[in-house]
Amino acid sequence: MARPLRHPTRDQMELPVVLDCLSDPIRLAIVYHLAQHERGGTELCCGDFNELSGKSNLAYHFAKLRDSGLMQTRIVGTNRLMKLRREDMDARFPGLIDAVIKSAARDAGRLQLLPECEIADAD
Amino acid sequence: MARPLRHPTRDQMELPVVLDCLSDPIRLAIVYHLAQHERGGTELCCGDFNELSGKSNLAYHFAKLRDSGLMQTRIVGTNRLMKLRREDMDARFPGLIDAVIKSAARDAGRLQLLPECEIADAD
DNA sequence: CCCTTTGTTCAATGTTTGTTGAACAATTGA
DNA sequence: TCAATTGTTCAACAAACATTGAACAAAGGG
Repeated sequence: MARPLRHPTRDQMELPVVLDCLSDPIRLAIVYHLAQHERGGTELCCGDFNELSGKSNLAYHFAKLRDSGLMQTRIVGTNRLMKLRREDMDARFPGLIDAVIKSAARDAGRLQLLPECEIADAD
Repeated sequence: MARPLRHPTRDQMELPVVLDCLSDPIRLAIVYHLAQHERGGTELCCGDFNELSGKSNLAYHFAKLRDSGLMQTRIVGTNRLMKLRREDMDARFPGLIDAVIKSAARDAGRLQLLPECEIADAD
């Protein structure tokens, strides 16, 4: 479980790739919850998203999110701790993440951001 | 050439659908150019985008943009005049279009927004 | 009335995508 | 050392997507 885990640099991030990442409901839900935990610097691990889909499918989406530059993963023991790359995103695509997260929050009902919300207790 | 041309209402617009629309390079280029011509209320017709792809492929992308709510089309003679649904988008997803357009503008080079730019003379 | 212009629709194609389960890899704890 | 936990990788599959050319439809100009 110790692979390179390559993350793109800021200027390797591409707008269409990022938008495509955010356009998938599962990935949007992941990003949304990462965003809800970024104040405080909390990192989430893969298991925190198990309500969204199966493990292998989540791994697939995590990889896309990492490749796009939206999130960063670091390995701690058998866990992957993940967080939004907020500063890089804001530098590269100013206002984008904020607009997406806010719109997602307003639509939290119709976008089923979590079937059984057990993460959103951290507030 | 006189079909219903259904446009979604504001609350029929879905965030993932809009983001998916914007994630395609051709559609992003279309939206970008519509945005460049919105001040002044200029409308563009299909032919203005012929450099981007073939006609039937463009018709496909136009339909997706219409269905998502990003743009409005009205029929005038044999032409389709198109414009961004800026107010509706801003009401439904505040800040999103601005952030996307600004990022696209900054990346105008790497996103090939138009092979031969003949539209961008209108300024 | 015919021909041109403008743009859509349809069918066909190849590619990409999301999803699944099974197998695998690495770390932790007993 | 053995088993459990955590998560990835692989192969397989169906569904969705972008692209193309040919056929079609509507309006305008001679």
